[in-house]
Amino acid sequence: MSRWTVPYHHGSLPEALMDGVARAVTEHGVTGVSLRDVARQAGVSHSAPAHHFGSKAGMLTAFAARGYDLLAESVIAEVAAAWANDGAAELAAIGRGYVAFAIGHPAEFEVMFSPDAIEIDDPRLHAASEAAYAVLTSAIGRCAREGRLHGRSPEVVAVAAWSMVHGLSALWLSGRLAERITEQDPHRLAAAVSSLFVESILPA
Amino acid sequence: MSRWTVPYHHGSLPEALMDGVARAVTEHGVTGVSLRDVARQAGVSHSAPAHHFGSKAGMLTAFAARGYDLLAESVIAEVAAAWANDGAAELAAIGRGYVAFAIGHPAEFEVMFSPDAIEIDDPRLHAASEAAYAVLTSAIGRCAREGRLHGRSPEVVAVAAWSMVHGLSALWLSGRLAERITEQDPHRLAAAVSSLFVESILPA
DNA sequence: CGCAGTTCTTGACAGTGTCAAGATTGAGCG
DNA sequence: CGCTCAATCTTGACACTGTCAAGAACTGCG
Repeated sequence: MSRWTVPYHHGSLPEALMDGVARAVTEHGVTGVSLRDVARQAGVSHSAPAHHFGSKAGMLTAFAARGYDLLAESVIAEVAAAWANDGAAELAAIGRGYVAFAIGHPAEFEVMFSPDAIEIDDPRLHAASEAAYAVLTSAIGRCAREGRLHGRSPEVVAVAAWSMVHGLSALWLSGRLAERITEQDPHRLAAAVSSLFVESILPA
Repeated sequence: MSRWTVPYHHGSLPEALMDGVARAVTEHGVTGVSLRDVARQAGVSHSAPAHHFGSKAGMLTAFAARGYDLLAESVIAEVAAAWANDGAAELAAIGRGYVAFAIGHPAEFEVMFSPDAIEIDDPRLHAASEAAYAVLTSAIGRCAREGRLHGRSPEVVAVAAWSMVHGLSALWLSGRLAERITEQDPHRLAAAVSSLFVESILPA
């Protein structure tokens, strides 16, 4: 079980490296991630990661892609738990799920939105983020069919909704938000902000 | 005028270094900024910056603090230009000014919200960001006095407003937004989103 | 058993941030 | 003017980084 028993063919190096990235980002931020440090933690040589991910940017890109999958999971779970019987409730659940992902996976969130640290044109990344956006447009479409848009542009409403939950996530993780407000539970804050949005902007 | 005429006592090294940081961030992102590269561009030795800013993080912190000043400028300019005769119009102007700053100074915006690249506890930074937040709470207070909150928590409304404009800025700069929508002018988009917010959430 | 092919190591390279020590300069003061 | 001194910048060294080329060790398949 010690690392000397598995000098070659680690068996699950990619997974171990992903865990190492999560730890490194949590401790030192994206800017402080070191390929060699991550490799050391996994018990392999300094250039073993290159074989699986090509480069440091490739490793972080894989980490971000995994993050998009987790984001979709979190959003879908929250929507399912809400038993949303209208578009507004569904959109609010999406918002809560988005923020819940950011709070639960801060390292992934940070890397996903650090464009210059990853390979932004990676097809897997693009597809995963496309899927996440589709969930949003689907909910907005449902609201439109329910007559909740009141003549407003679906595009503007979608951008507003996405911006709000993304901004809340980013500001919360930056720490600049918590120090200025009384509410210290990000999930309750996300629920309140999401409710405010759908109740005011998307009434029946 | 050439750098050989001023080998010592550059005269305005800090300013020249700030310009170099802006260029480096624009070209390579926060993660790709190199102290030595910035120093080279300014025509000084690789460790000259340390004398003024202490470290790389210190240099980026100074850059971020300058960014907060520019943010306040941008917001105040937009509010002044709007001749806002009520709190809702003032808040919408603040939103437009926030996004306009992010679009006009993407390098500053990126560094300001890269907590692990800067010295987050720097007092100058804290004061500057405090001032920017005060503008927001003041506008929300004005809305409250005008009876536009309709029983909603001022704190939640403030967080929602800040989150929305911050998220819009971050998403736009990340490039993930423009590729999915038809509106390609970020200023018009900011105006539309800000209007949607105040008209739906803060009616008279 | 032999032998690809995958997985990982080793060693080298240029480039990085930081630190200590020293060189150069301009301003203030006799 | 001449001296001193602090501020400014340079030089050189250190450990560390990401990438690359070459080779070693293991696995599975014939």
